Amino acid sequence: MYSIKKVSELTDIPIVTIRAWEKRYQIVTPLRTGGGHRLYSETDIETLKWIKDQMERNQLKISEAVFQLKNKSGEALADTGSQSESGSGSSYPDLGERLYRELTALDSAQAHRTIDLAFSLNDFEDVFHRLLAPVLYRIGDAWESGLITVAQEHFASQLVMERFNQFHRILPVQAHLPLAMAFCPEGEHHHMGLMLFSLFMRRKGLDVVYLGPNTPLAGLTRLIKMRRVSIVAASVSDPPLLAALETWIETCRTEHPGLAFVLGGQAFRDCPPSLADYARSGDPAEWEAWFRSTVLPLRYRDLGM
Amino acid sequence: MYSIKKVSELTDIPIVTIRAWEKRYQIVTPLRTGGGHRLYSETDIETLKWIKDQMERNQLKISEAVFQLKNKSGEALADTGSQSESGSGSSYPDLGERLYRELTALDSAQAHRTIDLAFSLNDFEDVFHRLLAPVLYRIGDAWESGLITVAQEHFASQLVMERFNQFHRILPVQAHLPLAMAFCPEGEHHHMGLMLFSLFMRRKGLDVVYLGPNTPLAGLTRLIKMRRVSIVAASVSDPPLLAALETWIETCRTEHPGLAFVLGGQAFRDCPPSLADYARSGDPAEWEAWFRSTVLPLRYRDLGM
DNA sequence: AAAATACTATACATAATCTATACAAAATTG
DNA sequence: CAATTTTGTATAGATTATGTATAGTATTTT
Repeated sequence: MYSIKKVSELTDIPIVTIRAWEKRYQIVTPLRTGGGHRLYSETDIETLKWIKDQMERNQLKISEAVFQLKNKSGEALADTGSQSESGSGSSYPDLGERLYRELTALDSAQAHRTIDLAFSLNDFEDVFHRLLAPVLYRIGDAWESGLITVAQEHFASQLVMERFNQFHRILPVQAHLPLAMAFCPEGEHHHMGLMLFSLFMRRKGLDVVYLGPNTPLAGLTRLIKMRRVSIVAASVSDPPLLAALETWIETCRTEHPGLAFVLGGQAFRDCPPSLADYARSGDPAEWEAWFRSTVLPLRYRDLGM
Repeated sequence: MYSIKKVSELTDIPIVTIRAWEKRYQIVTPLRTGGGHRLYSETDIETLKWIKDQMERNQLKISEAVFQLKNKSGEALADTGSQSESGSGSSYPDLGERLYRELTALDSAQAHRTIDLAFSLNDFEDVFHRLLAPVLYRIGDAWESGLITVAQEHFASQLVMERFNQFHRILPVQAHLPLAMAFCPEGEHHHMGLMLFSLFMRRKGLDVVYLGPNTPLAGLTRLIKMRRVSIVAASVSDPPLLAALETWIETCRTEHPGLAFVLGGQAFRDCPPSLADYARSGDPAEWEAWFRSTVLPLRYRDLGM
């Protein structure tokens, strides 16, 4: 980590200017010490150098260079930062507090910046487990207790979904691993757990067809056949929905003998015996065990006709 | 994005003249920064160059050149070479064909490249209207008729959404303009039209809270109050969903007398009389008219209190 | 606890724009 | 040909963009 003076020397940009750029364009958002002094990362320095280079090379004004920078945001995820606003830190609780405020205020630009910051500081899966999921749960609770409206809840989950999809797509697939499919059965709208688990599978290199919440069971078997799905992951919170899922799995099992199932969610606390083998808790350690014991043996997905 | 000075240098047209042409003939309508400075795109520059060329080459007066320009707006503006063999070119049909292939093949890298190409050749809003929207509609149809799977459809719309979000975030906001909110009511999942309209509003410098498809109406009024929304945009395809929206708007209107509504989508072909004033077609020209007649008078968002 | 660094906020200065209006030469019209 | 319209430029006065400076306080280092 570098002090602002070091950065100024390294980039040859006056200290005042660096601060002005941060304040005016949020080019970088360095971490802060407990006392509020800026701590720059290598990435921050790269960004500043890049900006300066663009300005000199192409005769760009700072605003134009910034536009270029933000325009290529898809490539580097860890770029943009957030405003200094309320000197809160960058621990998960602080970020969570901040993100909750921004999401309920429907401020997507700020929320994205906060999430960017979190991703730049931590492992992405960690951010989902310890920042995004908790915030969404909190928002869900706030909604149920009438503190916020559906629309706020909706807005927040859309925004987080966006990030989920991004990772889901970007993470590399290892073709020799089997194909998984993830869904919540019809009636179940709560898919945070499913998202986390899918992300886990994707990180492991599994290709995952994410069908999301409220998926009708009808026609799923066709999809399984068509795409040669080997693993079916489902999540259910609402116990009454279990019965339908149970019979569907029963059918499925006879139709596709090799198929592996993983089940999760609150509904499985009191799990019917026929599904007990498939149920897993929300503990990532248990997921690892599942991966080793169930997925790896399936390796080398059958690719021949 | 280019400043007016850059454009003047690149096109060799005096700054004053560029502004005069804009004012008098709306040859180009550059974006504006938050402070009102003009931001020109590549396409804008091409247009200006084309105009100038026409005037010199054919001894045309500016008004005639403009007439030519608007006349051929439907065709391929890309005069940059007539390699229009078919199949591998960069006309909208060709790009669309290519993008469709890439999206259904789940090839995100290639698809992004194709989209980048389109953006580099054309005005960004045009790309959404004439490339991305048509391709997504086609994919939607293919899905409904069983030609492709949910996963493919999902993948494609996600990828396009990503681009939409990017523009939505990057386009400058003009603080003196009112705040808009955009949604499709619960049950409506088809939000391409809403996206296009939101993009239009964003280009005009309006700040837009995008709630997206399937938004529950409950609690929306609270948000309108909280964020001081002045414009509510909604899109509906499915006629049965209109009734609920109609009553909601009724309530809303009494609660927030100053609120402006804009409605769009297939469902309004047969529009209930109470909403007829608010309904707009999908024609961008009509949007422009709406903007001038409805939004501009709302200018100077109330910031006090 | 000094000395060295940094922080925030405010203030300037200069360049680049903005809008609105004015004006003159060229083209068009009656 | 005189009157009008079209078109390119110019100017005034206000605003925005951007780099830099300073004051007063706080933090970190030695």
